[in-house]
Amino acid sequence: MKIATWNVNSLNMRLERLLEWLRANQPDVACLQETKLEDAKFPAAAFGEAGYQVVFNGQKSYNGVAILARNKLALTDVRHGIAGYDDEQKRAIAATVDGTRIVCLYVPNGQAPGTDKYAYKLDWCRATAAHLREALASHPQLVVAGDFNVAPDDRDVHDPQLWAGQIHCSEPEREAFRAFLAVGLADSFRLFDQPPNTFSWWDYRMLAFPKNRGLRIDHILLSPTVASRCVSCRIDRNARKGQKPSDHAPVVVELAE
DNA sequence: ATGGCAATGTTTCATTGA
Repeated sequence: MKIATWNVNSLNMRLERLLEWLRANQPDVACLQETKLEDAKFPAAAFGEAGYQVVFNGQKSYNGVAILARNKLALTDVRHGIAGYDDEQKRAIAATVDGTRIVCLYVPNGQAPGTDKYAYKLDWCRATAAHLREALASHPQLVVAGDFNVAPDDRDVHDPQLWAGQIHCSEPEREAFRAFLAVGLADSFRLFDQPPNTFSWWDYRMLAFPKNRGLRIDHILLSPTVASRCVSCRIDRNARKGQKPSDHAPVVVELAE
């Protein structure tokens, strides 16, 4: 089973690129973030033609998440948002696909330490970690994929000195990320030897991508039973190239049967 | 190849992202 996550930065703008990527990479499940589409405008038919069923939780202009799963797979128990956390922003959706619980997250950006948005980010992460603890208890086969907007450690930052204490790299954010792991989840990327300076996001400005000045902020976390089946995790840097890319690249894990 | 922000709506600038 192949599972991907990708912040598409507007599904409207990225639909053709995404469909092409699905054709080329053939994931069984894909988690999307920043669809920026209200549910009535979600292009479900286009994905149906491409062989995927879709569930989504969106809003106009901002945020928005979705899970795609191959038509042949059983998709059940769809849940929108974080249980017990009242949130106007559409940042979470979960579903069970072929017996594996898939949670798709778009963690708040946080703007800058000390701001209201930063406080919201940390609060959101606290609530979500508690939710994941319950999810793992009832779903031993758990995959949590998305844009976490946190670079877990300095290996995940092109210039750690430049980013020290900045948004995505501050210690409270890294603590929040470790709290996700403390639930009993593994960062799939670090289950394997990886090339240094592998990132999942590059600023559109200042030639950041050609200079590989990026951050690794998109992650796929796995419960122990799923981690034991995981045979690879890679970031598809090629998807950041060319005309009209998202500023994020997809992360992909492969699981043995 | 990989190129000096992009997407959206409030629209000809402001807001947000990371």
